[in-house]
Amino acid sequence: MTDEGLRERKKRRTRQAISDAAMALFLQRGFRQVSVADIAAAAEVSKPTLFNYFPTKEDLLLDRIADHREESARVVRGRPAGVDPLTALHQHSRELLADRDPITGLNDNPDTVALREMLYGTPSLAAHLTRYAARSGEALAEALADAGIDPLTSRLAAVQITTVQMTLAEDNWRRVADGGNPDELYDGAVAAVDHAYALLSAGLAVHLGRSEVDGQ
Amino acid sequence: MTDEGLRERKKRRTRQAISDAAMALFLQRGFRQVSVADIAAAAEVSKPTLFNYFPTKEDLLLDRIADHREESARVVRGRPAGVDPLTALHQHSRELLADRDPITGLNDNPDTVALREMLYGTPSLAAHLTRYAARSGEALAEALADAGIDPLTSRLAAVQITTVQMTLAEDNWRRVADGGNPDELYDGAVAAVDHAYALLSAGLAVHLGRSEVDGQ
DNA sequence: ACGTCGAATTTAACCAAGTCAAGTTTTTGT
DNA sequence: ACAAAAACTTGACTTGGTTAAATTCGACGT
Repeated sequence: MTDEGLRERKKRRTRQAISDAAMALFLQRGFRQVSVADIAAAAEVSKPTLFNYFPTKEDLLLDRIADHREESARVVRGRPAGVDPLTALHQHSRELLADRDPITGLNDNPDTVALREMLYGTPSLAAHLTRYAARSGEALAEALADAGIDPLTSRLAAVQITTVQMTLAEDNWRRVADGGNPDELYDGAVAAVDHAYALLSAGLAVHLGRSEVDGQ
Repeated sequence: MTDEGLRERKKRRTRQAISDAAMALFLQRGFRQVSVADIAAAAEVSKPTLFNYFPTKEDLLLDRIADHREESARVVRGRPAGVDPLTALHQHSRELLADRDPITGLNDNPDTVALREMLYGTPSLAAHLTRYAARSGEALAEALADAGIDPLTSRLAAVQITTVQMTLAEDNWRRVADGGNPDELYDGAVAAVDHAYALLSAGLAVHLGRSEVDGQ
């Protein structure tokens, strides 16, 4: 069946054990209050082994969210024929919202809220997160370039889209953290997404009152 | 004349001494290769004093670039009557390029190049830098909001503009780091800025081939 | 000029993240 | 069954960053 030997299986299991132990301790006591030594002990592993699997303490937590890293790129690559990238991304964002996907911030599961509280409340985690976002932007830029868009435009569009997505998510999370109910916030969140993609699509000129594009 | 006593003067001097010592050592041996203990010793100051002035090792280096933190916000606030924010920012970016301002990346001063090499080559520094950029974005968002633009649009526009500026700068720096001559790269850099602001202004729809804005 | 208050500094010890080298266990391929 | 390789552990070490207590030193009223 799976062509992985006992070796690979064990590796995956220890990795998982470390990640599980870390997440449990983080959710229970907070990021700063848990030392990697604690985690290693809880996972019954030595400290160097832990660092062999996760390069930094921050990655221990971010590993769980890393799945979404190249999601935008995947959406662009996998879009149906005839649909332009921006529309595909817009549609995808709407679907994530409808699913109350944790990444949208529109989710009040206690663990999810606690996790985001940690993310935004711990500078080192926020910093790591933005680096993840940067990589996600690069992947999106590549996907756009492969779709025939010139490299500079691809890169600029990618960073704009990525940061806008993060901004929207942070907005939603803040509202939920303030006690808002995701279902009641849903319509507003969809409106915000629509507005954001309209801005991306049609430009800032209308809203910032620019009269014309000058060349000097 | 100056109403600062000896006390304030001394504080500024020790702060400067620490910053100078740090910069000299960083340029000479690289970021990782210098310990904060080295810097403290070179500045003839104790380690806690050093951390009293600079919260982290990274800030020791980023302090020098921090002047630009709220520059975009200042440009928007200080723009002449009748000029819209985007045009003012565009114009300002062009002026920075013409001045070969280090922040544009279009500058081959050895120290400047070495500094940016460190910035982009050291993960922890890059992470700190993006957090600085985030704060810069917040300041810009506030300035836009004060200019009468609604809060959500302000925030979205601000993050778009900020990341686009960073992307352009990184682009320029990469070309210079590859041995390019700033004066020869200048025209291309201006074209890139114009293109970027045209994108911001008129939106991505044209370039990404979007046909229409859909609402479902 | 004197003395006191408070801020800045130092000392010394400490904690936690991350690294390294050397040796030990365990899986794999033959 | 055995040898090579990979993963793991142990223990010690470096470095960023913090804390508490003791000390120096400029500010200011008398």
